Amino acid sequence: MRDAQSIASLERARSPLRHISVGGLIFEQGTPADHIYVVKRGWVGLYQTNPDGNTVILDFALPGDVLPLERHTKTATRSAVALDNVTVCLIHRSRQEQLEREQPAYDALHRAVVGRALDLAEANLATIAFSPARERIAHLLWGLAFRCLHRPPLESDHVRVPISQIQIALATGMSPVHVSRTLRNLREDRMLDFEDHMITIHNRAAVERIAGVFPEGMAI
Amino acid sequence: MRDAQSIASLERARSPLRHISVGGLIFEQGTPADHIYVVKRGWVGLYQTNPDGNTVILDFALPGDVLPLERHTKTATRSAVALDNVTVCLIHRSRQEQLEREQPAYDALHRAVVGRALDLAEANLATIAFSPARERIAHLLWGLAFRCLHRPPLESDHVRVPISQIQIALATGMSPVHVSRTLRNLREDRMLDFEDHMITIHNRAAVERIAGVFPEGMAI
DNA sequence: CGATACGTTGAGAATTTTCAATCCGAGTGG
DNA sequence: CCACTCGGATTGAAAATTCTCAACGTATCG
Repeated sequence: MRDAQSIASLERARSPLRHISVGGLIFEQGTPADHIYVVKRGWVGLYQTNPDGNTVILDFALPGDVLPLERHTKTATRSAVALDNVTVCLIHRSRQEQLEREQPAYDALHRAVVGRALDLAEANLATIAFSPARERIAHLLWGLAFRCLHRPPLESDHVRVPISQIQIALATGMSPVHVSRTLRNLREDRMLDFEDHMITIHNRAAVERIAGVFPEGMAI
Repeated sequence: MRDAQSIASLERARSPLRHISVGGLIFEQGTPADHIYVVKRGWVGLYQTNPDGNTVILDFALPGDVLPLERHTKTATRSAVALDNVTVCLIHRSRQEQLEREQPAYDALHRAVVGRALDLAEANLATIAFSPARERIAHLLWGLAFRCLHRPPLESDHVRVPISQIQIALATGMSPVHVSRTLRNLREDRMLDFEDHMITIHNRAAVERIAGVFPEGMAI
């Protein structure tokens, strides 16, 4: 995902930066999708709203990730919201096509990004479809902590993630009430702790065990 | 996904055909992934087995689809099982790389395939995460019927799908017992019927309503 | 200070799973 | 042809999980 070479290609394009403050939309489902975005700073939540009003958080994007991950369509199939104060690098679609032609590395980057998204979506599918609440939440939080810990600065088992319990609910398909209870449960079992936007892994072996499979290299 | 031009490119490579009978494995999770496969005949189930023994069916592949959909890895991240008597066209990875270089269309095909898989995985995620049983099953069966009906021969609202209730359970994250009850439920409400490997859509409008979103062009 | 968003807690309702028994059709061997 | 087995499907009943509703606490912000 964060192939330094290819990212550099994109940066060399010297496209404009844009700042979005917490809660702001970077792009919205249903509107024309004429740009791609490279996240420079902050966290982005990618979500989808169904006709019946249900909202699902499908993925999170961290600095270095490229949006949107899905296939090119005329209009965006989901929305991107700033979970943090976010800086993105805008690249117009025409520019992107130009880069594709000029930079062979771009294509590999795109494939890698989409490939990771597919692996992740299917890992999530496997966990959400068949696991009870504790494991869904462990899966999500362990995955996020893992992604953070593999980026500089390499910290301890104490990771800041700018999301709320409500967003955990939207990403795991549970009610916020049950998220709260399950987090207490995990805390009482001294497995992991989520409080004040901080994840603390107390028992890494146990968490890894219940969090389920992460495809090799998934989060890098 | 079934871009005739690109499929033709692959066919022109005159790679060997292979026949697999019902229940046979086409490739297996964890074994070296040195081929790709174009499905010529029959249905293929793509599934993953977790360390705890849980099995999830992530997707189905129909004639014209290319496997594996996921990103290139040295070993397969999932298994492919023949749900039918299946014929596939084998293409060695080295051959595939050669095609990639020679056939610009190949690349577009690959992107389209992976893009569809991602859209589908996320549509499934959205449905399975937040919808009750009736809607999960309606989503799955309507999606399969839709995929079939958009391939020749264009039939009525009566479609043959070579899967069992147990496989529906594995694809929707429900227990087989509950699948049986929910199918009865849907039949009694005269929405859709699944019996003897045949899907019958009784009330198309109602099914479409509860089956949830299918990304534009998803199943084509 | 009020308004608001987020989190926590309790209690009852709804959904789904598990376990167990039974049924049915397709193969299989005698 | 018959008994037998086996996998898939169905049904009932109890148990487990999760949701909804409602009340309350707490921090933040204007």
